[in-house]
Amino acid sequence: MIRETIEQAIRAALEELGAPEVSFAVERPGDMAHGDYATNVALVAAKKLGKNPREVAEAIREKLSRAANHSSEKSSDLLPAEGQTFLQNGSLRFVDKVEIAGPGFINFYLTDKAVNAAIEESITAGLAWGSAARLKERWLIEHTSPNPNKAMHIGHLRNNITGMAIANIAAVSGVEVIRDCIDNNRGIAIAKLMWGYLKFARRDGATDKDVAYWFAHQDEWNNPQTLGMRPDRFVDQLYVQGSEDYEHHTESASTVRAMVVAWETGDSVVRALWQTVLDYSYAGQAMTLERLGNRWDHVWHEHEHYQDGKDLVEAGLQKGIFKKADNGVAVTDLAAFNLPDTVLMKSDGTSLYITQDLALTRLKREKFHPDRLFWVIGPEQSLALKQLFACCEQLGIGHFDDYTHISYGYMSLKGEGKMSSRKGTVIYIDDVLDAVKDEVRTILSAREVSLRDPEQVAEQVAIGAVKFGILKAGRTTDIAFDAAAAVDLRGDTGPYLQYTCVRARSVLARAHTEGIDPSLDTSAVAVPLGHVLRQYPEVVSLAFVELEPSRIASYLLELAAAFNSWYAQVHIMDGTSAAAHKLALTQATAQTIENGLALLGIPVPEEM
RNA sequence: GCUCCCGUAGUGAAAUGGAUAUCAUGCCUGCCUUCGAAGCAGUUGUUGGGGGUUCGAAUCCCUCCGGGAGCACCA
Repeated sequence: MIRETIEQAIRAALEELGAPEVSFAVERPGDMAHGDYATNVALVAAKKLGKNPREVAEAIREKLSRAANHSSEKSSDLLPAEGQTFLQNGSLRFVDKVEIAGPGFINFYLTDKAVNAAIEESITAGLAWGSAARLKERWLIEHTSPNPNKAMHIGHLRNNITGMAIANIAAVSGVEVIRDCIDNNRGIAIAKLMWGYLKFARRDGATDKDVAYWFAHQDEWNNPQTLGMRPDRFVDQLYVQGSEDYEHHTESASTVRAMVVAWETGDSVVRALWQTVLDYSYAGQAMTLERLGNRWDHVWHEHEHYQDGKDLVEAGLQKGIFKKADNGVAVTDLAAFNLPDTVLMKSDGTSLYITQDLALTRLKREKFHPDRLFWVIGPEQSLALKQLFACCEQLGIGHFDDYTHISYGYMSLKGEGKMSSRKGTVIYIDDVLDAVKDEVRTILSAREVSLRDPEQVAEQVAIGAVKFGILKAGRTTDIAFDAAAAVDLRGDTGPYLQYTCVRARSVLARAHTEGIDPSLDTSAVAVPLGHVLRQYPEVVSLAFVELEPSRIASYLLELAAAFNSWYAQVHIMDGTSAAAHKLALTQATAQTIENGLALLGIPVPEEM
């Protein structure tokens, strides 16, 4: 709001100076000493106007103050009235001073009143402040989509928390968000899992039983309870065993392929086995997803639509959009999109991922009529997704630009490189959470404070540490995950933010018992903390435009640092009339941290 | 071979083409008889190499070196 007003005024000044088409930026300077806003307009316009940048800056400042003298006296002294400039008596109405600095930057310093008033909005706005640029759009955001043949590891974690955070940020920015995922619950991978279970989960260790025998003697097979395992780890292990057996024994491989066919024809015994292993998998995933606070509005199950894509490919072939290669496969023709071609359907007429995704994308549009669709998926799928988007456009299923791949960086292991289940270097989400939780328990037990529910606090702090550790990095930055560093709860961490929030609340609680209420004084001198506090809505807006949760993470660290630094210097309840205002700043800090962490999917414990 | 991504203090990261390249951690040093020390304050140390564009480059272009991913019947 303030920034837009400054932009408009500069635009008007540029027109007067005869350089209306110059593009410039009004942004937050990296250093607070350079004011609340800074613009490079003079640097950009200098060449066009044939003057040096500082002369141009001076001329723009001159125009701004000239406009001020013509403005109305009766409007608010904080913000300009509709259609009016924002200057008054030579200074911006909500700007204290305008300085020209460095090579020709124009720096704007807000008045104390403007800063304090902006904080007040931040306090009352809460989670949804009602974005001025409210998008009347519906977005479908597909994220996480865990494969039911594996336990979720930290790669899935990055997908989940990134997708959830972006969905939260979009929702609070006025978009109607639908979160969905795809359950790839059929095909050769699931058959390998079924085979692993059939062959390697027998209680007596025998490995020669077939599916019919299993159906009649199900109690002879192990289950997660009898082994004392989590169901997802039970499944994960059997899938690895089944896959290895598939690769090393040709007769096992043909049995597995036969199971795929039997499943497709609806063989009731195979379907029963299928349901049994999937149920273990879902139960295990649910345990992890619940800890993470995951939520979907809709889950697509592959077995419900996987056949439909073939019709789309056939239709495309008939229209000449796709072509048939000599070897019988259906192939794309993506020269118009400047993309390499890919196979759409195998020569035996069976489907591939892209075949099903064509059908699913059509299904998504038919069911939800979204304006835009997003896929939160790793970078290795980048080309495949572009090909999908292009094929959809060719088939008349929306437009290429309706579709966005939200990519993210790889999770590697520090010193080990890529995770590998074969090398045993996969790090499971729950193992990380449990390790961090143990560390939190150790810290808690060493402290004096007695907690009502230490177990819940440990869980919330562990979640905060792990999620924040990933979200503070840029979305596309590769992360070398360091399990040892993950349990460090000091410094730029989630627990640091949680602690800051809890401590601020503790002061507020004490004030409440002493009968002192927070009350913002707009005439109070704005401290650096206040200048940081008021930026929250702008930061969320930036995070939304860039689909970049780390913007919020970085901001919260800056805010917490500003608060803690301030807190160490001042005595809040000092018995003077200033106490209420300082409490208001404390309350605004606690509220803003809580709101920001909520967007990142991180809870704040009541105490810690 | 072709395409895409990445290379920033010892380590992990930040920086919309902008001002003195930030922050954390690590090492070292102070601060709890005022509201929570998971805190605060101080100290140390950085853009892979070479060209180019620009008033200005970690950022854009070229090239070399190093790492990762993808490239038609895998999921």
